[in-house]
Amino acid sequence: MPQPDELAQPEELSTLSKVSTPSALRRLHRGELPSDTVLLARYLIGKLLVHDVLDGRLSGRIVETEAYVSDDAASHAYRGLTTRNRSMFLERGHAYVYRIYGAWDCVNVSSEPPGTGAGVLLRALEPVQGVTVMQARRGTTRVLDLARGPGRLALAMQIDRREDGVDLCAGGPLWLGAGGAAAVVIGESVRIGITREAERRLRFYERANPFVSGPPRLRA
DNA sequence: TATGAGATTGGCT
DNA sequence: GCCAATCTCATAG
Repeated sequence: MPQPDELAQPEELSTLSKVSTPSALRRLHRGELPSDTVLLARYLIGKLLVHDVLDGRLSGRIVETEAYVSDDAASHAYRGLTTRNRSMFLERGHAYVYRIYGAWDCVNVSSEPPGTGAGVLLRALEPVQGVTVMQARRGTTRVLDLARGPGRLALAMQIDRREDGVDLCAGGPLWLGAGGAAAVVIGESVRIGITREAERRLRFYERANPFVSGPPRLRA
């Protein structure tokens, strides 16, 4: 028997009151994005990821990111340009979507100047709009679990490798947004699920937000 | 050319 | 807690 807070809520009540009304939503332009990967990873916490699809608008508040900097052995771009990672070398604000473990797609935002391979992995969202569509795609009614984790996030947001290389700042259906003024308390930790460069504290998240992934000590 | 590991998740023990 | 699913790349032969 699901608990009340796990059940689907009406669209207008699904944001835990942390996000401003949709009317305040606006697109981020590239000039607002920090070029530096770590600064971008921090900057994106509290911003919105929006995907306008046939079923309507899907959006979520970004609550967890990881930085994959240049000269980082954990980064897909560490050994140079390949067909898979080429989007990491684009100008900041492009999507890098890759498949992991043969099963799940993960979404990154490219960073650094063109030609430098780096990016910010989006690890978790707090769903804002299109919750019922996300529930159908994810096969669960648990709003907390819809986009908690990078593979879940991509599935909920209807993002797959077709979006690889898309410019998130070009006025297209997949974009980055900002809502009203909401104070964000950012925590940092080591990154999740990697072995190389495991000691670097390049994961950022909104403190105490229940939509953040990872064990409790990495969410506090 | 073959094989193993990886920025994960869901289902089962 | 363990394990399979199954794609891309690095490394070995």
